Amino acid sequence: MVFSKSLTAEEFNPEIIMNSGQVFRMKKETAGADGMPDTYSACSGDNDVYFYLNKEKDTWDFACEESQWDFWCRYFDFDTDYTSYNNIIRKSDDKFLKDSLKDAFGMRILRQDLWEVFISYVISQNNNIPKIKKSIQILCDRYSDGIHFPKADVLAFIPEAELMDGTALGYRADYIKGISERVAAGMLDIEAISKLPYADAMEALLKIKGVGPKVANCIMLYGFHFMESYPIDTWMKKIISEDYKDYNTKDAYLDYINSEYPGFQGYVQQLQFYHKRKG
DNA sequence: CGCCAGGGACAAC
DNA sequence: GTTGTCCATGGC
Repeated sequence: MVFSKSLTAEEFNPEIIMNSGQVFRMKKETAGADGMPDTYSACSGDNDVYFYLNKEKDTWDFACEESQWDFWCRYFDFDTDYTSYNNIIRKSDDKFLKDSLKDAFGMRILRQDLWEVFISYVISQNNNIPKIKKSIQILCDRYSDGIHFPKADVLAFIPEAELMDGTALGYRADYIKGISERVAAGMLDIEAISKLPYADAMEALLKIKGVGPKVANCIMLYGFHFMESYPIDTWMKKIISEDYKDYNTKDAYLDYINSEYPGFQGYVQQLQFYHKRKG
């Protein structure tokens, strides 16, 4: 079944979203040969979708099972009005952020599968994006069908030595095995944590071995969709020191972000991150 | 506190 | 081609 949705360039651009560092397995499937449009794919949990820009109708067309369409609307966060965030940014006098918005037109914060986000961001620590993608794909190939992310009760029973061999996971394999075991045994309920208030969810995440402040913030934003989360990695540190010199401390800078962009700090971060990485 | 862990990307030489 | 640096977290 194909579902059409009218979305402006400002409202949806998969090229921006898939290269923003928030999702590691959204793909461009075809290069648009023979006049065919570029087709993208995503999967989340047991759901799959293909989508492309329909130039005749000027819509984005999403091909998925009829029963999954509601799921995909939620995944792409179509209920959130990003244009209203953009209007606030456009009215601000933050040149770096306004440049970021122009560069990252069509950004959204996805509502991804909690389990996949959790493990993906444990993998992301002390790591770079190409290598993170590689490790995740190897896990999908080896311990699932190559498309869907392996379940906790599968990963829990893989010997650590095997989990390290040829996956480039390194010492993170131990964290992944530990977390998988606890989830599979029902001792760790990620879904329940995601429903806690912000401070409680953050506290619960930081207790988990392999999850520090940076990884916790990423899970809070990309997994739990706490839009007030503002993950700070090395790129963001670079931005703060190079592009926001007026703020002499990190806290002063964060006060500025929190007061000017309440409720969509994570979206602001995503725009800045994309812009800085693109250079 | 400082150091190490595993390993690929990336820049500099 | 080879070398050096980067990277989040936990354990010691």
